[in-house]
Amino acid sequence: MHDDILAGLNAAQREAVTTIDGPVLVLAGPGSGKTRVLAHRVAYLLRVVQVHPRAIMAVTFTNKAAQEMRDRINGLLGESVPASTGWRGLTLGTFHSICARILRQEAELAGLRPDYVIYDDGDQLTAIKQTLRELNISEKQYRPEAMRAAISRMKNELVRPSEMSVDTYWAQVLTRVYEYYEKLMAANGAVDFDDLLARTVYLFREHPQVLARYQERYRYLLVDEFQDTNTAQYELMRLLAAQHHNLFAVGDEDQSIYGFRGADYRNVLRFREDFPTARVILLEQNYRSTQTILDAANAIISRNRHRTPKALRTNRGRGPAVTIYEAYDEMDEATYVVRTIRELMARGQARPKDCAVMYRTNAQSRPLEDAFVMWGMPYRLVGGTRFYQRREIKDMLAYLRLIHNPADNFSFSRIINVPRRGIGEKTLATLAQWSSAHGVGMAGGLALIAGDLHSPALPEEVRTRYTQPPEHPFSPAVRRTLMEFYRLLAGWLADRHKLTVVELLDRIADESGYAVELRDGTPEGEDRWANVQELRSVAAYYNDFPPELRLSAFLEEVALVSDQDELNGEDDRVTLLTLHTAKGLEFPVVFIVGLEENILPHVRSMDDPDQLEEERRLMYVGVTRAKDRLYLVRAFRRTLFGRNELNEPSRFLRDVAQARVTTAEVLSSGEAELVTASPQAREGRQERSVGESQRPRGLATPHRTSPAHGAVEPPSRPAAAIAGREGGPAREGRGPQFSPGDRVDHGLFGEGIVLKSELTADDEEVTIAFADKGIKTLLASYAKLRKIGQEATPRGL
DNA sequence: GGGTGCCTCGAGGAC
DNA sequence: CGAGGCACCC
Repeated sequence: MHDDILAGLNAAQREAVTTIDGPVLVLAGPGSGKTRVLAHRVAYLLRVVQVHPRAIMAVTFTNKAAQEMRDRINGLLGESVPASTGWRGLTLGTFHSICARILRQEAELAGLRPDYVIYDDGDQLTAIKQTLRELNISEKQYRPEAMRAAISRMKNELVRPSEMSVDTYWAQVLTRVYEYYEKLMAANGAVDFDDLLARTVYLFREHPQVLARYQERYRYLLVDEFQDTNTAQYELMRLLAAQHHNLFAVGDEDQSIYGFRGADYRNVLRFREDFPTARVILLEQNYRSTQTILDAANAIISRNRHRTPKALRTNRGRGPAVTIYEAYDEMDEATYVVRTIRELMARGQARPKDCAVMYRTNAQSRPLEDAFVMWGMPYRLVGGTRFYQRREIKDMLAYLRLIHNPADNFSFSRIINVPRRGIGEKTLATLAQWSSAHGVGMAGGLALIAGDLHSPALPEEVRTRYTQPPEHPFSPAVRRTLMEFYRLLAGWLADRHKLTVVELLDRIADESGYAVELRDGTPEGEDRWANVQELRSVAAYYNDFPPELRLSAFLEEVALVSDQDELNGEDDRVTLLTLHTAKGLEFPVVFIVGLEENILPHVRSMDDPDQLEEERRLMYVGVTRAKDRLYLVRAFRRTLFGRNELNEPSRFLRDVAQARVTTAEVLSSGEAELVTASPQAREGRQERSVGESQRPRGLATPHRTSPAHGAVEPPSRPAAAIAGREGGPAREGRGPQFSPGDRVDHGLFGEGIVLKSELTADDEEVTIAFADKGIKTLLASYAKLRKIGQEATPRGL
């Protein structure tokens, strides 16, 4: 049995699995089997050390990672491990879900109502906007999103409003907003994501006896992706481990990519300081990628200054070269990806599910999706337009949240007029004020008006306060409208523990008239209704839960789970996902697209060296997802915000292009190129006519040989582009200067044949096949092109 | 009270 | 190009 669990592990992995007592820090390079180590360690603890499952807490960063670990442990133990963080079994989940459970359990000591609701970023933003409005602070001057981010940062750093430094005016405003926001959230019985972590830390700090209880229970702590912990998360684990010191942390500084939400890879160093006796284990053997891919990865990451150099090894051999493709625009980029996948499929080298396309921002998925649809290539999009962000889903959830926690005025306000009930802004404002003056939420206010003095919408202490309904300021007509809604709500409240979540959803959709309104006969309406039905099927999962728990468990899950695509991961489809989402996954074939300055690295990282290092790590994460084949793609021009932008090739492309293969046999043979440029296949059969024999090097060559690559590349700096426009094509009449088949001479590229020419708003873009430089797209106003003749019929046209 | 249309400004990543 | 905010109109 023992052997089952340790079979197939290398020495370092085995050490990591079997070092049971005391702190352990595992520094694990990509593909070195860290998830495997975590799963095996849990199995080992249960099976060999005979630890009770209740004594183990394993923390991951994503639900996906938690699910994968659960599956693996199941596989190892050959029996099913209880789902999620039930208190009868193993605690395995994300920081947020584990904290949510602890807070639910200890609500009173944590200063929360047990039916608290969790607000996501959007809800949080709504609350901040209301705060600004009520504090008379201009949204123009103090952007709600900036405020939200700042408050989030404070919470992650465990700084409370009273502890804020107010040395600038901005900080003073922030402090006021933060303070008020906290009060508002409390009044609504709501917490945000960051609260889940911070409040758990405060609970433990302020109630040592509670902490002691958890320390006693969780004798074995495991944390994945330790480099991505923020201060609150680190503190949480430090506190829990303070008694028994059995903290097992796995991480890789080079894969720290969540700095934006307060993660600090230096927590890895802090771990060594706080637990000086920690055993440090290095996992450097890579089981995933070819040497070529590791060399490319190393070419990226080795340029970071703040890191510990690592020696990643693989015995997978050299493998295919990295392919770089320079697309014309995002459509061409997408087409290239699909065509390449088709070719791989035709050659039997990959199936759709082997392939992943990764990008920096979710917005980049659009043209990719278009191309996949157009070519009939099956794909699945991970993340992005989140299911739970859809209007109809948020509406239905707002109903449920209000029923769960009638003090939640945000949910109340969201649905009071969905569908339209003719309750206006003024009425709502009056109701909000009047209710709050009576110490109740808006739903509670309706209960008071209705004379329903024992309504569950009223807080306990209010229920005994009145013997008759208090005076209210509403006209009979308005009162009637309000009461119509209240009757619905009261009905649901009365049955909320009797009904399953599914039944509740059905009743809401039906009785509120929302179903009718949604299904207005348009395809879009049916679409939205289908989404509601999908929510219903998620809810069905909770039918068997204890009645008083199922609504809260359901709401908690939907607040903390985001990508629900994971369930059908077995389909044979290409995966489209962001580089962030890609962490922890692997694919035989990986495309990284949008390799342009301002995209990757992202424009908002450009002026900060630390953030640039993080962009580099992000690229590193992407590259190291690939097992066999890696394609790096950039577009010459790209539509951003509805405008055409020309971005220079990403610096990361250059880094890879300049790298060399390091395997011994290659070094001796002199065939050390890591990269091959893809034939520029945009014009179909044209590709063979162009330099097949020469192995066009595309980007690699100009970058390497020409320091002033602006001169050989199409003009790509904004300044140059503007100059080009202003100096403009002085041609009147706007006919193209060049047409397919023209033979042209370019000072640096030599002779070529025009494949295509397109007039743009103020210039002409000419696509030319050069004899030995491959296909380039140039701006006529800028490139020094000279027509030298015409070829009768250009091949392929 | 509610709907329409214009305008402005804006999308980094995620529990 | 898109969403959201706001002014204006019914």
